[in-house]
Amino acid sequence: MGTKGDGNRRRIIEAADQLFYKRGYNQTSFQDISEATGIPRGNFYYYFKTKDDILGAVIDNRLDALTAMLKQCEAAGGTPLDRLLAFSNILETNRDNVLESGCPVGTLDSELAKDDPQLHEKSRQAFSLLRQWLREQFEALGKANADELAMDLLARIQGVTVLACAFNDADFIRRSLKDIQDWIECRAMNQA
Amino acid sequence: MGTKGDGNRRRIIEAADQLFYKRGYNQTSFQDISEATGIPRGNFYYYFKTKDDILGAVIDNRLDALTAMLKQCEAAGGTPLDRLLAFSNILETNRDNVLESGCPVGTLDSELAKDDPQLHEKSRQAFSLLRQWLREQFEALGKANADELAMDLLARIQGVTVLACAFNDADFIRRSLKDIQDWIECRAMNQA
DNA sequence: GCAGGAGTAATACGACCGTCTTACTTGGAT
DNA sequence: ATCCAAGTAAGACGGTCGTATTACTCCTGC
Repeated sequence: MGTKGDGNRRRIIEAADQLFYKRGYNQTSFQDISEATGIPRGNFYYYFKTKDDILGAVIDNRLDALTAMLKQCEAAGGTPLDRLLAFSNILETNRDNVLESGCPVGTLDSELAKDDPQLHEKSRQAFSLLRQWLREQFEALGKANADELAMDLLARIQGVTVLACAFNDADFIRRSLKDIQDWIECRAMNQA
Repeated sequence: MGTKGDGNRRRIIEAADQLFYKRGYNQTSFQDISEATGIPRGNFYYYFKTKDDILGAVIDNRLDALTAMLKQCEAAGGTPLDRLLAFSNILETNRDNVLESGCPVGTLDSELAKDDPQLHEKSRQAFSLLRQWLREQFEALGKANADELAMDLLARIQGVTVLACAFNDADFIRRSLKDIQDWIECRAMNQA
């Protein structure tokens, strides 16, 4: 196996990743990916059997990136509170992208929920990964309802991204992030 | 102008409305609408110049339906608190649809945010309508930051729909609705 | 009773979609 | 030097997309 081939495979995945985010999965054609990479359209079949296969590889790639991001959150602070605050900062660090295209996890999942159920399940993995990690943080805070708190936090972040993107409102992100972080700190204070 | 023609126009709009919700705008073809209505594909051009025109008519139709729904909320109770609680109940009354396809307003807006900016603007009207109405309710409660509260409430509802749809979790809707209604009542109690 | 606009049926059109195939070019093992 | 698998270039394929056109039926006003 040549290194050139693997390099192309990777370039396809990364270009598709960006395009799926910016335009959506269904609205991204092989031609789009071809133009972005310079790789002829017909060659994708050599690396992937179907378009769904590309999506699968993109999602796997995103799961790796999310895992790395979570590791970084763990390194950011010693306490679960620090980690949760670091996590919520993704709203600010990805602000410009969120305003333009929404949350990559949420918008892809919403799109695929209306397609084949199998694709929906695949895209849900990203949410599950975040949910599980957040749950562990809340458990480390001694919370009995850690999974519920994880869902609540994910939902609040999703809501902010949807509305901020709809109204292209950066101030709303900033204000909401503060509210969310207050909410996290409040949960970290109270016992049970 | 015959009444038959208007009847067909209406049938196209209503079938497209459903399909745009269940499958998404881009994933709904003229053929789909044709099969749902029995109206030949080629005839759509007689009623609408382009697919975007159908979308415009569908959104106008939804705005009318939302306006009627808000009027119903106003009739449901005399106080702004009653109205806000009635509004939030859409999460429960539309539960099954939300679990399957998400929020019709949110998912359409998220989809169109990745298409032509003009379409995005059109779809945002629904959010604007709800935002304005909620703002008026919070103003009636004497809130100085009524618009911010309106955005916060919309965002919370959106977040719940996205996560509930992703995990197909009806219990999460029920639990979150209670949280949201507690939040509304809390806002109604506090002054300023 | 017929002229003419409203509405219907059916299909042609070019473009693009995802998929698949073929022919060609490498570069390393033998 | 030769061979062969790995990878590349280019395009054919059938299907479907949104759009547009044509020919037809029907009803109404005169």
